[in-house]
Amino acid sequence: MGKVPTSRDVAARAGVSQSTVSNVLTGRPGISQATRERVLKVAKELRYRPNLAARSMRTQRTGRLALVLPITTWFASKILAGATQAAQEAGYTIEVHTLPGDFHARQQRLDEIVNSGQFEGVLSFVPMPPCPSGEGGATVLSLAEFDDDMKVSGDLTDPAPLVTMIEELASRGHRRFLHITGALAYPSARARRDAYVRTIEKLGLQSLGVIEGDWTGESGLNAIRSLPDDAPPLAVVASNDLVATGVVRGALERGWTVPGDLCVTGWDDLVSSALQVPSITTVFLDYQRLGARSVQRLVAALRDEPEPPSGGGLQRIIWRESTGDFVSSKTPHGND
Amino acid sequence: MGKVPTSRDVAARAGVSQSTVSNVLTGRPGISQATRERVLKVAKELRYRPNLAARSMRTQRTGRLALVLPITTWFASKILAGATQAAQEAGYTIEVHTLPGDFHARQQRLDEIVNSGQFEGVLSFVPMPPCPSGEGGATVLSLAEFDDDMKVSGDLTDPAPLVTMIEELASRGHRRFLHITGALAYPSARARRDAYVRTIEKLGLQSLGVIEGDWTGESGLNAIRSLPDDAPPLAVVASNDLVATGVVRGALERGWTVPGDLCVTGWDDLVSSALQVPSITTVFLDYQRLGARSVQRLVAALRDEPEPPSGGGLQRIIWRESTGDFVSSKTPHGND
DNA sequence: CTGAAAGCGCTTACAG
DNA sequence: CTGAAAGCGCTTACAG
Repeated sequence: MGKVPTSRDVAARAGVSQSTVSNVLTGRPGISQATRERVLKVAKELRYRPNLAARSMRTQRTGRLALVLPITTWFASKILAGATQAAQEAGYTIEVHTLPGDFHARQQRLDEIVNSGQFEGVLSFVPMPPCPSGEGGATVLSLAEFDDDMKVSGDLTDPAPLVTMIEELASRGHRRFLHITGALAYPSARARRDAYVRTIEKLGLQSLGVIEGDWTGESGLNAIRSLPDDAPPLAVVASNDLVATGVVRGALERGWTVPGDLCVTGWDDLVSSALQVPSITTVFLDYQRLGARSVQRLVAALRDEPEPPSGGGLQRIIWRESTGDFVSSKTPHGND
Repeated sequence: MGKVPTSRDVAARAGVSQSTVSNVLTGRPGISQATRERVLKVAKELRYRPNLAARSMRTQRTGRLALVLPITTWFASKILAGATQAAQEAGYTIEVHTLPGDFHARQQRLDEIVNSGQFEGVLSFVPMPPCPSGEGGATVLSLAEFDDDMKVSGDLTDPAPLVTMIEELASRGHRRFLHITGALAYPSARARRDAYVRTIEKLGLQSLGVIEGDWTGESGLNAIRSLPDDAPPLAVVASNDLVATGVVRGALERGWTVPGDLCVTGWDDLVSSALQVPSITTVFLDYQRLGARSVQRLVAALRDEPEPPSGGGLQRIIWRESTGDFVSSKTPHGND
């Protein structure tokens, strides 16, 4: 009995035909209760598991989704955790693909993934090239794109919290602002920049500028180094926590206090952000739920079902010391 | 021509039989140069891709590996990037599985993964239960285990850098040490603790204790809060950067300077560690290479080939401000 | 309500 | 050096 049991084995042992086993296991109607129970019992005894390759060949469905992630992103594991669980619940498996750095290689890899016929759906967290899909391509859901109206399309790129943060800081009396962008190849970076410009104008605030950064701490550090000595008092809206951390370092380097002379906001709620001194005011995004919901959206699209309700509210501002806010000693997120 | 081309289509168009196409594509010997070229040309024209499910059914090989990761780990994406690339080079695909928190559910999930028959190999970064594998289980390579000799087995759990750090600090005159552990369910946490105890004893240093932590920043913070007022001067060996960040906060809270009164080392080289003030002395581990190498080891085991050379040296100490070291303004790792 | 038969696309001995 | 035939394990009309 070194062999893995097949549906034929189950059929033989249950005294029915292979098709009946199949009908029971795929949940078709029109099987007597007694037969159904017997088959299920035998299948369990034999620890029978359907051969997915064989099933896939018959059904012409692979049951596989591709998840495309940038080569190294800190939120990958959270997305993954949510996505794999949601996929499992929907009866799909997920294969992760990280894209290489070189642009041409990326395009080719994406094309391969979308058109390989191996995946029913593709969930991408990197910007997709303009319609590489041809005839038999997979259904693609990209969370790093603008939609047709050039509006940001979804939680990953929604800059709303940035607007709220500026409004709140303004209501506290802040008048002088500065924005350090993320890498502008990312829709989220462009969305935040545009929201910054819009909000400053709307509220009649003073902007010392929009400095182009690249998501790295160094870009934050260098931005602060480039400021004139009379820059403070200043509220810096950084594109993420790492940039904000660089900003803090730059400020201290120049003898400016944080949040006294300069206050700063980030984005991402990195694990260390709550603990650093000063702790960083930030925007928390529930990547795990985002991953799960995205898979659900993709699966709904595959099945021509209506899109599941968005549920909204994946993002949340967390006020901390870098903007002069009180912080309890409890640190909310501290997983390794 | 809305259909995906099959090997039969290629055969017809190339004027050969299906078996010849197969023989060419699987690289068998004994095909004339002319035939080979013609088949390859047609396959390319038709954008033919072998149906992997069908191939898998014939060969009884799935070509799939499972990568098992803890539910949320910051290094997941790096492991993944290396692992998927190495897998692709070896002709395998990788499916990622994150394990739920509940112990019983975990065991069951692991058993399912190992014995599902879907995977030829399993690469695990979580401790595996004692031999869940039965008859037809997959080959398992776990990187979070002790080996048979109860020695740490591999780069993930190798505490050597911790020994080096203590030796270096001692040579600079430090005499009073403290260790804050990671969650002791992890072999790496136990390995570091044991190495700490051993090294303190070997060098005749003074230990103020080994405080059990859980990898979180809070555990570092609380450990420092629990110290007597006369604890400094003190060198704290924290289990990771997050704990070290909590230690810094705790020290500042008590009016102790860092690295003056208290110096601290971490582990992991989190992206923010180079930028925080003070920046954190840490151990960098090349997770991407670790992922790639682990897959290569697993594949070698599957093929009964000799284990590839380890290459060693995946870990590297980075000295920074938290131990009073000079730091250039260049930050080495700052990717988002 | 149940079973016999065909076929998904591939690879693998085997015959020529 | 090349092709005809069988079969991997499943699902799906179809017949009974």
